[in-house]
Amino acid sequence: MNKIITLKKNKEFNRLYSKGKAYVSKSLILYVLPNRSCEKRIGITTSKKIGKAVDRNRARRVIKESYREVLKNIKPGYDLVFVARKKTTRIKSTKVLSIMKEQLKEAGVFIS
RNA sequence: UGAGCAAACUGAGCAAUUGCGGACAUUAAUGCUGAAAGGCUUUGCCCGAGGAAAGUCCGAGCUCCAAAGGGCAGGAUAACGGCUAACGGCCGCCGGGGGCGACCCUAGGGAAAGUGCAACAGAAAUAUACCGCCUAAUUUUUAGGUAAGGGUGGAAAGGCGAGGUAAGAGCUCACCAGCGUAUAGGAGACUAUACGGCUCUGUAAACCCUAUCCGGAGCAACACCGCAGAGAGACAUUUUGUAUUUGCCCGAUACGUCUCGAGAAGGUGGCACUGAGCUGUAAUGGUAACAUUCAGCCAAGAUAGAUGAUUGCUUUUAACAGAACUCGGCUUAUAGGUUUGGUCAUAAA
RNA sequence: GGAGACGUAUCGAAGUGGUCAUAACGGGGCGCACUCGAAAUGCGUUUGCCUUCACGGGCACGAGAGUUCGAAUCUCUCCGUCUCCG
Repeated sequence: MNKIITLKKNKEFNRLYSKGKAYVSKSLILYVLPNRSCEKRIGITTSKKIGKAVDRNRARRVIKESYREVLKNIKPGYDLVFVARKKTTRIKSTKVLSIMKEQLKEAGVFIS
């Protein structure tokens, strides 16, 4: 059950932006909200502010890869949305992973 | 050796582990689900971004609107000859401009069909006498001639020299520029030579004229499937009206109309392909673009949208940058590197 | 993905080939009047950058080329912003 379930609809994203708790760092923003099912769902946002198509694709890939790493350690029953920032395109992927871990711990959905 | 020109190519590579998208394979390997078709998971094997994928500036295919209609309006192109499915593209060539040269740039039809515009300055802007010069009368000045000189302007009626003259003027002559005619060469634009009369402002990326071409909208087009609401009332019977056909006039097609109420979400095809297909130190024709033939190949196809991460090595630690219906161009962005062919300068032989 | 529209002072905008940026006109800012004080109203003024002690001069209409004697205006190529199409 390592399949990644993604959020797709605009409504779901807006629900997290308005009701979810936000954890902000210089290169990543995390929104967390518990959902009713026992699944872990993820959404990734890369807006046009970040850069052109190549930069946005890279940011999305790096976030997706880091998420795959920490997937086992996440409590089920939560919706997560990661928003990439301008810095995300420049820093290394390992750093994104460590930042993500910190944010997840802060949010209390990380189990070691 | 230095400087410079043109063309073509490349666009980090290799290995290991792991991860993602797709096609195919089943006799059935693995399990689950289902009445079945099939779906999901696993397995095997193969494929998986660019030279610009970008901008959307042109041209097409394809789909619908009447298998594409008429007129007006509107738009595009612009020396000449070719190539192409087509083009505003490409090739060759001519004219003009630049460079010592290799070579580069060039929206380059018509201003003698007509109309408009040319601010300010200047006497005068397509017609003219302000100053000056000359002649006559007179000696404040007036009349006539004159575009050689001054000044203004982007532009002042060919340029320059000689003759000529009262002063001047293509008035006459030589050379140059422009126009016309003839001859020769060329497929043609045009070039060369000879002769002739004669001297014409610029602007068409102002209207316009000439020639050629153009119907419109776009894959969010369009076709099909299923779900939900879903019904209720009133009016009318063929004239309107609405929508589409870029703008207007015809013509054509589709729709009964109005009120109340409710709702506007999803899937499949189109779509990935035997094609204006790709590759070739191939052959033939052609200066070339390109065409024909031959041989080989089938080569991403997502739908919130697939290429990442880690490690090792190489030389520099890699620029611009990510397909979305598909092609042919153009334009713009782009680190570094490779190859080929010319040019100039200097030195040596 | 496709189809369009627009870029001019601090803001909204007019100017569509010369004298034209006096950057019209409106809003904003500042000052004055009115008021006990304010608001509203009225009047005046301020409004880009570089250079100069100052007078003045140059560059500026998103950027860069071209046409023209002359471009905010006409043409081309880029850049940015906004709108529409299920």
